[in-house]
Amino acid sequence: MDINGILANLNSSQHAAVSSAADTLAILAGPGSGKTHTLTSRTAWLLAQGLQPWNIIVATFTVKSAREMKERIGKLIGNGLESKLILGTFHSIARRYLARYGHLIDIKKDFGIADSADSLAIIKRIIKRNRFMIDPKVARNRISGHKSRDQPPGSQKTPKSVEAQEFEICFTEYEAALKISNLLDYDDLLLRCVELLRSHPSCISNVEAVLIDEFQDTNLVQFDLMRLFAAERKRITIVGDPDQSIYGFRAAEIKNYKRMLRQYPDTVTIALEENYRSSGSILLAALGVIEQDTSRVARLLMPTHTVGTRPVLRKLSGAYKEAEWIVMEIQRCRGLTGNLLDLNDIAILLRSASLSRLIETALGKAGIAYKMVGGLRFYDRVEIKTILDYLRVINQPDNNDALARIINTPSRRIGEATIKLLLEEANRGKVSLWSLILRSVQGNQTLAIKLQKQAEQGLSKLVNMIITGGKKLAGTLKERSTITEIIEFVIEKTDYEKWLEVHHDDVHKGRWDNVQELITQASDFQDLVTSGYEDETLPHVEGLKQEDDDNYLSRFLANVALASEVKNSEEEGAPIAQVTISTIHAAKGLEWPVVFIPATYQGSIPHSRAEDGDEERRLLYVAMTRAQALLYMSYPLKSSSGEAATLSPFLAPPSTTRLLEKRGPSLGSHTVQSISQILRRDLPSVSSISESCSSLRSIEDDIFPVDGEDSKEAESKFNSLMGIPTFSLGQQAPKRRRVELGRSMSNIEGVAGQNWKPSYTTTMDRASTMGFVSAGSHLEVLNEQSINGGKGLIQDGVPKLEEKILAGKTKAKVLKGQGNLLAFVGKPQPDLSSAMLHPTESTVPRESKMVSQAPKTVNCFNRPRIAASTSERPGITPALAAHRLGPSQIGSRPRLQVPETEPQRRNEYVFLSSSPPRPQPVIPDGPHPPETPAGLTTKPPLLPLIRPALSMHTTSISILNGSMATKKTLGVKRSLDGWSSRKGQSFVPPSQKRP
DNA sequence: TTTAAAACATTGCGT
DNA sequence: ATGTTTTAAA
Repeated sequence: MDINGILANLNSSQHAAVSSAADTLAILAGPGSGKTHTLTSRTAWLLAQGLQPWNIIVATFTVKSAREMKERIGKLIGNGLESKLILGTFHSIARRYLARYGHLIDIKKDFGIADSADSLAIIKRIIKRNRFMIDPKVARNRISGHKSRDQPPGSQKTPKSVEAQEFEICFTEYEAALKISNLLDYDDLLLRCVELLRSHPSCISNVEAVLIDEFQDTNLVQFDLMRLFAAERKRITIVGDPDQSIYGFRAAEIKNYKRMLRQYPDTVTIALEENYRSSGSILLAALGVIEQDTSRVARLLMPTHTVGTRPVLRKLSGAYKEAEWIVMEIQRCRGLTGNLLDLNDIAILLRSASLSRLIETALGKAGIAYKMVGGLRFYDRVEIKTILDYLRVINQPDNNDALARIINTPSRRIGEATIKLLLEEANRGKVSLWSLILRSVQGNQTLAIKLQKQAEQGLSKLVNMIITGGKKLAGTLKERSTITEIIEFVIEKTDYEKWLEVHHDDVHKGRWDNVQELITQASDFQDLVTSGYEDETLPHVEGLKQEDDDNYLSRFLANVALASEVKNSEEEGAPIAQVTISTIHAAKGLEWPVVFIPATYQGSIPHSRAEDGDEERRLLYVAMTRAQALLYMSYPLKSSSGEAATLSPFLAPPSTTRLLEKRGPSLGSHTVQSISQILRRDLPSVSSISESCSSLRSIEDDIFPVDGEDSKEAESKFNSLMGIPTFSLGQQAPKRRRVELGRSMSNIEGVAGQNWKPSYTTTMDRASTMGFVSAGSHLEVLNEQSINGGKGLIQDGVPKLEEKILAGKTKAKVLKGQGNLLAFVGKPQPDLSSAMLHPTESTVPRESKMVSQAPKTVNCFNRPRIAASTSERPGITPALAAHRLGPSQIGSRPRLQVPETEPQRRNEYVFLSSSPPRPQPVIPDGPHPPETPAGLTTKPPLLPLIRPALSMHTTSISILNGSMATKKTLGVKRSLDGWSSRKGQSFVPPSQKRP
């Protein structure tokens, strides 16, 4: 293993973090700072120090990041050792320990995992039986809240209201029900594992290092678990970002940071503040939001990219218009950038999934393909869940709920009432449903209820089937059956295909395909396990008895319960480009070149039901920091339900006014160029741009009035524009679309025909009168750029890191210039944030120095910083990337509705200026001379430090499309209607479909 | 009385 | 698309 290789692709603070000799290390990683890269490198570094992989625990929160981590560590160390790590989600690691050592604390072997649906079903039953008034979902969340804070039922001693009493009974009975069914819920996995490790610390006596991802999401129990994991050697690395803590509603505690520092006072804190993802102005706006939180630990976001285009905050008259505006902007920013952006580059992020409806319809009408992330898990589909329930019962017949669900599927003439009676009888006798019916079928005992003849027959068949299945699984008959064989056995015995046909006649084909997909997955899983990649063995500890391998089915089912995967690919072969619609929560860790955040109004963000306003703000911050080049936020004056809506206080003036534009950017050549720089893509050719924008309705964001009101003036202007027929980009014009658009703009339908003229001339006319890039100047710029290869700016060598500062300093508690976290907590260093917003001479070098003396270390808060080096490239100088034009360039400037004659350049840098940097910026005329909005201009871009983004963030789109893209169709029913094309599914317009 | 089919309402994040 | 309530049939 090559240490230099591991450390090669790191910037200075990442380097310091990865190779820190500190025992407890806290890495505060801002968005886009290379968090995963740092954590994987740290793991590899530890291995290179001689640690054995099976003595290292790496815990993540999601299955996805666990998988990604494993893959990337594998790439880094390269000899398959990564499969020996104890790596996984908190829950899966806990399960692994409980499967091995659970017997030590009286947990039955082959316990099942109750997912949230199971929990809810149990709670519903309890509530119904006791005729309680509590809402089952509320009860479930409260129970989970208690358990994740390690508060067992009955622990609160306050005087009990009727409600509290009801809840307590609910809680107690729920726990009892889990026990009878031999189930552990998600919280139990962690809780019981804590119990195990407390009472038998020797289980983890081998562990030498513990690494925790997304530490800000840990709850109290997970924190305890972390401490127990590390009990022996106390070597812990945590990575997290308090600003991205958005899971407080399920008991994640930001306080755990402070807890950590209290309990491990020698913790070294290193902050990763360089952001490799977003444009400077996006980061500035995001900071403007997050810094409203006064209790926040001060930290920075340093852009490494150019300032780029200012984010947009758009006001629309209603939610319907908002959706249409998004569609228009999607078309506009695709059209005006040639082939630079495709649909995969665009995401629409929502506070709640229910907001997607109007947007889905609008996209559908415009013929834009989209996919909804999140939503129904593959394993939650009824046809899959039923089979899984059969498997669960075969594996563990005492699972009451699974058995209750399959007992009449397919119909055995045992209806709800009967099931209820059976369950009650079992409950009275304190036995499981299974043992009750087993005894009755075997004639040992008669049931209290009389069953119909058909029911009795069906029941005995079912019992036999389960027994046979169990034997196959155990290998009592012949050799052990595989998971696939057992699934096929179930399908055959239940005549499953026929049942699907009868029950879902129109969609049964797709459902049957899903079943086939499940079989494929089961066999894939089995292959992974037998090949040793999914190695779950734990190192043997002397004097401690390990349970032998739990069977594959058990592990498969656990995998299923802990997975949140949504399988929703459509076609075979190359995936079709689609806009992503996602909740903000589900978008965490991902990035897109273009991001829309609609519905930024009071009640949505912050959500009306949210208890923690700060968390809502962080949610917005997370959403904003997903964007790389273009960020659009918008809100309607009337919400979809018709009530008046006001802008989210997080975005309200004055704090963010100067950071945001009131309408979409012009997308002239400069903008296009900055986008291509940030994304590291080649500039599009002129012809591709003129071709792709020819069908745009307008090349500006001026179709909808900026003030959100439908004033007369705006209306008439709007109408004249609507004479141009609109086609969606690169596709044939869907006929229904114009009709639909006309609905909201009905008054113009009549003139549409007469007014028709080739849209190309119209748009170009507008372009020149408005003073935007004419085709000619555009061409010039593009030519110039293409001569220089389009990516010249980043081709310079990677500069040496300032290693002196880092060498030998690891003993120090705090890295130079980075206060201990507690110090931050105590008094947030005022300089940090204010320096960002109000740069002074002392913190920031003049730009002339920057350019002439590069490379030079710029001392920004005492941290090593490398300036862009200047090379004598003809044409575009890389140094231009480091240009700071005056603040005026991004100053706010009132925009007039009428076309202006004066050429204007909006909110973007002039990168191609061939003249030397202007010492004094030209201040454009306008009512208020813009003040310095930002320290952004003062941050020297760190271009040479940047590695190609691809290698850093495989997280992004590839994962979304990724592995599933090639699987067969999953039988998704499509429709233009919002509801049926719901989440977890996707819409592909006919014009994009493959034959 | 119990079961099946039809009409009606609802949808907050992930392990 | 699922869960719940109402109504018709066995």
